[in-house]
Amino acid sequence: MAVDRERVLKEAAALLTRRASTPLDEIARAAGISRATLHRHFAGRDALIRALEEHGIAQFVQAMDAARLEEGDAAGALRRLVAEAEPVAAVLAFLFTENQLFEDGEINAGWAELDARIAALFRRGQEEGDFRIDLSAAWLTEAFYGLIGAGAYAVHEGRVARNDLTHSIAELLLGGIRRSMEK
Amino acid sequence: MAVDRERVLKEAAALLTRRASTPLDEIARAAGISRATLHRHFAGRDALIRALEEHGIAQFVQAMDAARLEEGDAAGALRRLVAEAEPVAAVLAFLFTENQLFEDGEINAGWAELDARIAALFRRGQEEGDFRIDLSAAWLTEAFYGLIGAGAYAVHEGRVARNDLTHSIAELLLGGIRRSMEK
Amino acid sequence: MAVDRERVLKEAAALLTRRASTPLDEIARAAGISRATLHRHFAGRDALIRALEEHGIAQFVQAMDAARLEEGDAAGALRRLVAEAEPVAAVLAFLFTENQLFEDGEINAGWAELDARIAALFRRGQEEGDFRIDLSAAWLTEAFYGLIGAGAYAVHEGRVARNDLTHSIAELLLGGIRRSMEK
Amino acid sequence: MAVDRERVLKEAAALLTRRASTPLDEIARAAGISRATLHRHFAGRDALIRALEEHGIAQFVQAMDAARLEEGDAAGALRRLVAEAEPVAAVLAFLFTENQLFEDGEINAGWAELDARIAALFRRGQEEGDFRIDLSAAWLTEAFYGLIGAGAYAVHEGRVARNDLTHSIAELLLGGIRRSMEK
DNA sequence: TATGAATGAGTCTTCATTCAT
DNA sequence: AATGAATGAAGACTCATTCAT
Repeated sequence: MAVDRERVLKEAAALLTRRASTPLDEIARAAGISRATLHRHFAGRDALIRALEEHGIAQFVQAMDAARLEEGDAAGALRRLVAEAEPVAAVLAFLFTENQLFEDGEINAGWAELDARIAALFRRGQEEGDFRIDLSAAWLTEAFYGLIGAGAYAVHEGRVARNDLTHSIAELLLGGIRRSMEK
Repeated sequence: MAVDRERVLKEAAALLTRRASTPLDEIARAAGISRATLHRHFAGRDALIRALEEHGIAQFVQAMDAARLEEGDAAGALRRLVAEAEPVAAVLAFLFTENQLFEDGEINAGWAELDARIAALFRRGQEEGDFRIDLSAAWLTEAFYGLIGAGAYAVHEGRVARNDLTHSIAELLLGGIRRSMEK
Repeated sequence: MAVDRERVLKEAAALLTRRASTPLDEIARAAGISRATLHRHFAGRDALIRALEEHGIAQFVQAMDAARLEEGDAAGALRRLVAEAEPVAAVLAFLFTENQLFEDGEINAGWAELDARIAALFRRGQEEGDFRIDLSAAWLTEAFYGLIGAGAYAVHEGRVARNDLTHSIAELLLGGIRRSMEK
Repeated sequence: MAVDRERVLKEAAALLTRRASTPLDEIARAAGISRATLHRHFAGRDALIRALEEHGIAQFVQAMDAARLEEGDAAGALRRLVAEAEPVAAVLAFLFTENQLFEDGEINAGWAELDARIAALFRRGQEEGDFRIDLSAAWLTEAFYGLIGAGAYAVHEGRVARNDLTHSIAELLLGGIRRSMEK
């Protein structure tokens, strides 16, 4: 019976999100396979985390594609991005905290591409006069990640309803806290 | 010569922020003491992290006190809070990722108090008509933490200048990305 | 090749009998396995000693069964018991000095059962008029253990020949030191 | 204030009897002094145990002197010896289990002298026709120690009344279990 | 002299990884 | 292909001992 690679990654993400040092042992058990088998499929701990990253990146790329970031106005694109990214939020949240570790060129290239696409969106908004220009695109990109992560955590802790998540993130990001006429 | 508890905590924060699994060994060395001495002062790894939490919480409480959250309008108070919290950002960022571990009542009570004070600020803003009410105070509190964390990371990675940090966080939180008339 | 649990226990008994604080390290080496493997089989030092106790108790129970304590007169039964117990003497001697440590109900129950069976033998002898009644069965039980331990030690130190041990213990216990008419 | 050497030895004996690996720390605390002070008085763990042995031996020598082993018949002398040794039983019990450790000539000489005096008593009994000769004096000496130890333990565990101890040991040793005409 | 503080050394324990079936 | 078993390596922890006051 073929090992379900997807399942392993999913369980790994779930456990590692809660505790970054979760032993492989536990992950294997959660995935219903033996430690040794886990090893056959992912050469080691690092390899597993890398695979997790690749997988997360791939999912996030899909989300971006689905959000058609280049279409319509930047605000709308951002809203779509948040909506599409939401299901991947938890994994991303974990990867953010972990990604300072590797030297792997390919993976870093993957992150860089994500960063670039998001930054491009913010820059487009700024160029089109929709987004303010005193906050750099680089910072907005980090902030985007930060809010995605905070959102995933807040849902996990039961402080925010999953259904509210997209609205909560997108509205905060777009409009901030302050009440204003136009909203 | 008495061991400088503060120094140990500072070094520990610095190292653990970078790598959550930094060996005690390394932390001790960084603090200029032996592993055994570290042990004398903090019974074990957990105890050290707890002490770090207590310390971080205490620092953050000080930041809040200094920010005089109850004075003036809520937006101004929030700006002051961000400004005061900035130096503690890195430690807080670490603790956020780590704090799902303990059961210690006192520490959790500490966090709860922080949460409550921040949430109270947001709620005040909402009641006074300054802040929008479609985003819950609980979510705003999480978002605040998320942005503090993202900011610390962005500075660490060199994507945002330390001097810009307060402005970056406060403005994003208050006004969001969108350009608007009033700002 | 499967680890020989028996062998580990045997080596552990041998080493711990000589020095109660023998490092696990050394025990593992003596058993021909690595420290880590020892750990796989016995969760820790305490677990190993417990296993040793269980094993010693089981061996002693076997010795008792083999001695058919209920058959014939009490004196004969006691002689058979001493003879059967002799090979286990060394382990028992170690356990006596160590067993004040645990709280494990099952193991203490094991000891209690041993005590009870030995005491029952003495009581039978008293009831049948063979044994004196001014020495309580409880004390005789302790004395039995004490002499077994002393015997194991005396053999170990070369003060008594192994072949004499059974006779030495049984005769002393039964008849005491004093020369008397009847013997 | 001078440290009470006697008190330290007494506490050490009490604790070490229960657990041979009791940390010096605990012993120091029990004796009401600091670890460092304990060290100043007994150069190290070994030194402490040696001191304990010397002390125990000295006490036992006193007991022997008081028992006037050479006077009267051997049985009476043995009874007196048991009676005098009883207060020292607990310490002796500990030392028996521990004394396989040292190479110290003086202390071993001390033990050897004790052994010799006890063995001499048994030999005298044999020569005078009071004690049986099929049990060697060497074995009887070990058996004596074994019963003293068992007795101390039995009292400690509450299985034998302290007041019965002398009688229990002496009678068993002299007359054994079996009922006989003459007693 | 007595002690709190600091530490080196030794032991225990866990984990990732390899191996044989 | 999957796994139970074995292990090396690394980290945590404890203890006896030394040092400075």
